[in-house]
Amino acid sequence: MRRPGTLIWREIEEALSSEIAAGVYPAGGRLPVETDLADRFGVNRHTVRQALAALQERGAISIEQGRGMFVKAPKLAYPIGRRTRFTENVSHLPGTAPGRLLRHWRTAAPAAIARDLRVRRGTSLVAFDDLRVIDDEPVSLTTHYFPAERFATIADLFVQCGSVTKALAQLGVADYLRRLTRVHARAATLEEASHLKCDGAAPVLVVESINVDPQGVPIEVGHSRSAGGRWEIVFESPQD
Amino acid sequence: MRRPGTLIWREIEEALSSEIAAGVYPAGGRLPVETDLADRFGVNRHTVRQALAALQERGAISIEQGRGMFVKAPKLAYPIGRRTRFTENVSHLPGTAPGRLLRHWRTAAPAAIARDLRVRRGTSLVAFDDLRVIDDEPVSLTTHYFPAERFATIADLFVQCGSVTKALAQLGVADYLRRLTRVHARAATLEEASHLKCDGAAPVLVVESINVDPQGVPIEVGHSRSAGGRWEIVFESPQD
DNA sequence: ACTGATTTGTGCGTATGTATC
DNA sequence: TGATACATACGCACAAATCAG
Repeated sequence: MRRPGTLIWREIEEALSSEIAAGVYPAGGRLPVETDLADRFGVNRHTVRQALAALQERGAISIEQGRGMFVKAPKLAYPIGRRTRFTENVSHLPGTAPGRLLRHWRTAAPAAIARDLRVRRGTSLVAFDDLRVIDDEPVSLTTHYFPAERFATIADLFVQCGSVTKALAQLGVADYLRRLTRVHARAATLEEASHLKCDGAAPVLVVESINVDPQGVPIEVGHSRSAGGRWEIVFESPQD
Repeated sequence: MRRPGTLIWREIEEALSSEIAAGVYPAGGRLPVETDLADRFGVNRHTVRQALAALQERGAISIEQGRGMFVKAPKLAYPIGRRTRFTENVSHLPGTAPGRLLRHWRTAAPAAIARDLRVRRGTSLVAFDDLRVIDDEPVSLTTHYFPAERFATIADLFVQCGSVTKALAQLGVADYLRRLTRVHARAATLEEASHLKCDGAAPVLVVESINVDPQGVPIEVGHSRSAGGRWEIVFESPQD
């Protein structure tokens, strides 16, 4: 290091990062090859490689042996609040397709789902898997659980509407609120990987949500898995 | 299958899951070996294996070849709200150690951090990495960024206090609020893997946060990485 | 350093039920 | 109705990892 506290590779990382942000290297485009970058910054190739590795770790670029380095599209922001709805969140994005039902089934409520829905264990539930696609890219795979007694036909309505919100409206739930959101990360299962078009051990973001009707009665529990690199969940605290 | 719609391995999964929840198999303890479970449920070993694989995917158990199957501790809930503080969130847990400073440095504000802190790019920042440990298990690795002008000595104070909240208090910030929380998932880097004691490609949960002082001025940006399986971020909407 | 016992991981073959066309 | 594909479940055998002696 020249001066203590300023690492050369960090400066290069920041220089490239802001050039990407500024559009010098547009999303999907190629970065100059390592040797050219090393020449430009007047450092050894190993030094730029450290900066490039940091950019890759941050998800800003992807590095492919033998092909080159490519600028990745910035993550899509998924804001979460009391009135979170998937369709409203992303419908302004171009290339949004309606939700596709992969399969649906009835099941006795497992303990964890029963607790979230505030029903007794074993209560009959309707469940279905819902794949969301934007620009032919799968972005999320969600399992929805509903109490079967109140929402017996929800899966059919979802097929017609392509939206949980609209399907619920047809069953008399004009409005609903997000009560709880849990987030964790784990490796994709094989089935998830095939639907989300990521490889087997890729990290997925798991978002569990509980939605309640205006009376506060839980109506839906959703388990949504999205490919780690494509989404970013944002929770903004209300400003004063 | 006996009855349509009821899969044997799913029933076994649910039976074991509720036994784990009920404490029949306590956290950290061993599950019976596969052959015993197969005998008990009167099915083939492959069938219990499918149930066990599902439990592993859900993070309920860990399976180790040659050793056995072990019940995992339930994920620690990390509630997020306006007044989120790491130390307060987890200090009630037994075995909590104060934050350990791994390294600290000064840096010119990268574009993304500058935007979050609402300072010009290149503004001088103080940054440090902070490792949190509970029961000798590393749970999170956080990089904190502060404007250097206002918080020049924050790293030293953190070393003394072991808590960002206390360090800020010594610099005149008696209170602060969480304005924004972003969450995404990616694979661990080698450095993260070594600190968090997980393997190289394991999924990590990345939580980026912006904290502001009571006047609404950003004072800190934190990038926190935690091993995917150990935490669960929970955002609860305020009830009516 | 070796052996054997225990336990999970993997592969093969077979049968049956479900879904689709 | 038949053909085909796929998922579920069973039985057997062996490989690989771990641990105790």
